[in-house]
Amino acid sequence: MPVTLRPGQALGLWRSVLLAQVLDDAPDLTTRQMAILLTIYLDPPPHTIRGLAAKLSVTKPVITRALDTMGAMKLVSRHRDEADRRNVLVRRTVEGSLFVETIGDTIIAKARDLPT
Amino acid sequence: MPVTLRPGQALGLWRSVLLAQVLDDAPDLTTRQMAILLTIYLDPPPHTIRGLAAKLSVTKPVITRALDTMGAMKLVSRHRDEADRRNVLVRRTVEGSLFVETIGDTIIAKARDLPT
DNA sequence: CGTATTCGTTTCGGGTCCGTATCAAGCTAG
DNA sequence: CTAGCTTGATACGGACCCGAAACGAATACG
Repeated sequence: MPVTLRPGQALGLWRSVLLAQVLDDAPDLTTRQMAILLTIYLDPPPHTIRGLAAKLSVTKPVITRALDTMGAMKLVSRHRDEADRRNVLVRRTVEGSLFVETIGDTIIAKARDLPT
Repeated sequence: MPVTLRPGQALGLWRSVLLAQVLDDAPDLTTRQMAILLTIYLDPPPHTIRGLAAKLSVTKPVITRALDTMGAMKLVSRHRDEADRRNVLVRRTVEGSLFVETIGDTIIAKARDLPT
């Protein structure tokens, strides 16, 4: 059973979730950072810099810098791959799981309250 | 009939729409810019700088700069209020309507293709 | 071995955004 | 007419992001 939205509903949902993020005290992540974060939390591991860059069609420095920022926020963590020490494996954190979960809750709540 | 989403669906929808924006050639708008744009296109006019700043709980320079950027992209336009020439009225544009409509289409498409 | 290749990071110059404070123009009331 | 308020724009210093290129470390391969 597909999820069916009318144009006004789709845009209204989008806006109310964005608005919740703007009103929140938490510093906004950029569109790219958010896409990276959700990829890490929704796609199965392992996640490498190169793999993330390919999935989003961005350059590697974009991933490195995004991980710097989100790492400082404790939303993700980095670890050397002991099997091939050139690789860096990106892992989830407790704080990041909570953060992503909260976003999901917001989307669900705003979708539920959508005018019919 | 409310729109019901499960956590995985909500986050998957959010990610796929963000991903579509990242992959698109169009330069990403910031979270705030997008929230401002959708407010202009979803809420009834007239829209003033002060009013938008209050609705989003941000300072006026944030609105001014966002309108500078989005104005350069032709997504919105500014006009003096002839009744009270201190005010600036923000109006929609044809390009902006198209842009917003495209976003709505993307959301609807991604929602339809969501796994059950 | 030693040379190539791969991986992630860093550097560079340039651009945008932020919050605070300040500004000029326009309105309003005494 | 003028003092005071409102409105939106601007200046400033600091922070972040971008793409391209160069970099060191680790691995692959002849």
